[in-house]
Amino acid sequence: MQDSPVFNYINSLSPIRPVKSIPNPHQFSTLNFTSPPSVFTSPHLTSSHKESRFFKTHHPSPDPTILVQESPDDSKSNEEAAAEADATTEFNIDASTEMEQPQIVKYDVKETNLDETTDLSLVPYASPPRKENGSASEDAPGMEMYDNVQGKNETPDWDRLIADSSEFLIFSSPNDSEAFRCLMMQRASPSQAPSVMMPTMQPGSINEPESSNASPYGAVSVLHRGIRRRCLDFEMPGNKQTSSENNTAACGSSSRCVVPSIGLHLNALLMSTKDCKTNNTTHDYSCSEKYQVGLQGSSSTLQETLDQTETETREDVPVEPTLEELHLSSPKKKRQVCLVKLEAGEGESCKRCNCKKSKCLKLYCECFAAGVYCIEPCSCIDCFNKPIHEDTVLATRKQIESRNPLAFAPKVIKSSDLVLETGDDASKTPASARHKRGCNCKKSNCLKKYCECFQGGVGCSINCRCEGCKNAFGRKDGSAIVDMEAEQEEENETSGKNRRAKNQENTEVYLMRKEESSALPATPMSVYRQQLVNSCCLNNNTKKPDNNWLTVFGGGSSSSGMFNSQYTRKPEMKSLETVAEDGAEEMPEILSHSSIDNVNAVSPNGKRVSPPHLDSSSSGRRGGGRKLILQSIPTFPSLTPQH
DNA sequence: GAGTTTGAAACT
DNA sequence: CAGTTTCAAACTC
Repeated sequence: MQDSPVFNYINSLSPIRPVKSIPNPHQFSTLNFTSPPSVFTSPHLTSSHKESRFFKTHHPSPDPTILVQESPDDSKSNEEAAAEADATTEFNIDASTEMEQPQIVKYDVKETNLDETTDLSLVPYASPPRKENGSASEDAPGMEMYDNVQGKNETPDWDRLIADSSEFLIFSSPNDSEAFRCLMMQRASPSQAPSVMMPTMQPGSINEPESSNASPYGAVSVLHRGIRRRCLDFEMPGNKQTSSENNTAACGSSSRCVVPSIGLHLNALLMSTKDCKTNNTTHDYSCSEKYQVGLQGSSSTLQETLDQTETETREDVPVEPTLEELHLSSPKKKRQVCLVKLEAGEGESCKRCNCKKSKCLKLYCECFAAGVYCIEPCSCIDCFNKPIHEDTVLATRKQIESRNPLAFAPKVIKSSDLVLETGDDASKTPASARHKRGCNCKKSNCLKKYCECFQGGVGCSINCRCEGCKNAFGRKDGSAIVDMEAEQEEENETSGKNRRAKNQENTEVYLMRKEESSALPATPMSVYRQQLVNSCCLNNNTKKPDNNWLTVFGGGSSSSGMFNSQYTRKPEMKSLETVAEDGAEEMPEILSHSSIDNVNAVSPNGKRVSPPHLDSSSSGRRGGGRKLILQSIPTFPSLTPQH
């Protein structure tokens, strides 16, 4: 069996093996960290490359550069464009391939515009800007992919992701062979090609013949087209950055460089997004917090994989206007929103720290904790959390992770699973999500943001050591006070003033959550993620029943803490297993974002949400985490609808 | 905006 | 592991 191609393929995906990761200077050295199994990561990046090569033969794409340049010029006849494409393209051109070209062109145009207008200085991301064709393709693929992905909803295909990434690559490095490969990959997904063509292609162009072929996919193509447009609108900023700098954050002023581990994928997402506001905000709120990016440094590989998945999931979000925009008017609100986002994981990009003594190299620093580099908006002093000090950052991060592998993991996790695992707790705690480690509040009554549970928009659980818990999202004792009225009544003791403020706060949180939840569309990817998470969790559980939060995750549903990506992981876990678990933990957050469950958890009404029950399917997932992972990874591509 | 409060993170 | 200190966000005025 080992000799069989299938086995070989699986091995190639295996996280255990050192995957040929594309060097991404921007990210913290995920690999360096005691990162959890690369199981998840390998499939994404590796597969993408592999596929790109694989498709290469299939899909020769015209020279992207040419297209880009020409794109602005609409006057050119289709024939001319086709002719150019042919000339440039050395490979055989499939009709499908060409079809995409038009879109690419559009992107390019927008990007150029954005670049002109956009302030690159804002892009903190230290990502070493590689403008060279070759280098760009290698470094940024992941990040760029994120950007594109965000705008898309329907089909989270790997091919698609690759294709998306290819587009970016093209922008940055038209000449790069890698970029071509990517383009080819795009072709791999039948649905995409047609969709792409539809928009730009015109009759008479070279593509025409293929367009006919595409007809079957007409509907799909249309959808994609719409998606793409969204990406352009919202993501363009990021793209532009990408073109200029591979890794620049997209969030504009708020954007940050992503640190590889936890926030890495978040950062990527952020980068991709034009404004943190737009996509990230919505996502964060709706998703888990603090979904975060959840991938932390420790579980670098996993995180990467997750990140990609996340990106796909997020594809849906981009279109909608984000909360940030709504809140932008007031700095204060903006800040809150950003924080929320941050916690959610993606929002992190929007975080701004104000560190004075920690040099932004400790978890005190929100940016550092979020796995992102500090950016302009930060008011930190003697900041070392910058790309320039990447080595220091990585070393510090590593050190922290060595002390606590979960230090960078999301702190909030969905409790639905918890219920399943720890039935008692679930019944006690109304909220669907819980803080992984629990809070330790003494004076705030878990009614202020001092409380991580409250901040994360989750109720307190038995894991909390808080005193006088009155968490509006769910008390430690299990009573849910979500209902504002109920809360008020209970807190009669508190001054009306305080109460009012509190209510306001809660209301904001609720609203935010609501928005998030509403904004989050369930995507196939999310489902897939959940499965992965579940599998991972299950594994973890089997391995370490001790970990409460792990157990919780075992439920399979992860909550994205809408506001926090605060899963705190138990420090004890240090072995590989632990790492794997970490990765699994993180996974949940990501999933939670996309998962519909979050909505329930978030329900502003404060009504108790019936704990989600594991489906038969979920139960079926249970099995060796590793095994599941390996199996699941290969399936990723399959998820993508190629029909 | 300065000062205070708070609780997590870090340290012992 | 518990106690203490440090730190920066959250909060108050």
